[in-house]
Amino acid sequence: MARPTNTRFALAVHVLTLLAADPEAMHSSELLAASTGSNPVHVRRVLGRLRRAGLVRSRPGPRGGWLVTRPACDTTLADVWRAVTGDDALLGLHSASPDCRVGQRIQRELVEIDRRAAEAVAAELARTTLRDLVRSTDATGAPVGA
Amino acid sequence: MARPTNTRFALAVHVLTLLAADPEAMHSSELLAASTGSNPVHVRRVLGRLRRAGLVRSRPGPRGGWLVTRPACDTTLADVWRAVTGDDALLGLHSASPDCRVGQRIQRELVEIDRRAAEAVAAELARTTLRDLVRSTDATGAPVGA
DNA sequence: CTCAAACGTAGCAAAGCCGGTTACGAATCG
DNA sequence: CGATTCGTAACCGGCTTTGCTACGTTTGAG
Repeated sequence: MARPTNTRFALAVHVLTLLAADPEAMHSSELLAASTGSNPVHVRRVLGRLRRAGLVRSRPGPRGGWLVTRPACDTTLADVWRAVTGDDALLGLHSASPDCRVGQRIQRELVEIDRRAAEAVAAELARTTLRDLVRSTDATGAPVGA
Repeated sequence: MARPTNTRFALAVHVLTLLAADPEAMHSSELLAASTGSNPVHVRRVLGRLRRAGLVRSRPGPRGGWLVTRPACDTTLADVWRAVTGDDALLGLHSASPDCRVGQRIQRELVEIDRRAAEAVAAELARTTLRDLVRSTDATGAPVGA
């Protein structure tokens, strides 16, 4: 199947924004779950993907938790998207019957179309970094102006 | 929920390519189902969306079936995408807790991000018309629906 | 007018995915 | 050692998609 419904990208962006707003501090999955209206296990599952992609680090134990691994301006939303979705088809594909020649060609066309659409999304997402999000969501009273 | 798994876009493109390759002929949902490896009810459900969007017409009764409503060069894949997905979120959204101010701002940012990504996909899909697909899948002139 | 073909749609079932929850082991710090 | 937190498995309920049957409705043929 193509792209199951999920809110993982949104959750990942939300959590990363929180982490990037305070890059030195450890954040526990319980805290992050409370902030995002989710639960600790789900947060750890999603952040596990980001860790595998090298976007965050984690440490168990007391004073453990999660940290971003690099400056907020170096992580784009395209990185986040790739980390959480992998190679899933964006638009959805179907399986044409192998005995229909036209169907097979349409199939190949659809794979191409899906690839181009995914590239378009990645290009658009690459225009926004975590730093942009931290700045536009900073509620601490710090100057927001460019 | 955001974007449930589905293969409707692929099915719609497949069927429309078949219809557009033979714009004068009526195609029954049974024939189209056989060509796409699906079943007549599902085909009618998906084509119902395309009919509501004005992309196809249908007629019951003997010699009934489905027809495209306009030249293949006038229907882009963006039209098809809009017809089958409506206003569903492309990347997926989540529901931040209303008592978290930062969460609310991130939420608004995510809506914007999703909108821009959807626009990027639409722009990419708008570059391909049904005519392009008919031409690239009709090289040999093989009979439709065999 | 009657009949058969085809649509339109409801309803049900199987399958799959998502997210919440509990549970438990592993790692880490005090 | 003991408490804290991650890592992950297992299970569940709920939702969506898709296939299938069924039945009423529309339409054309004779």
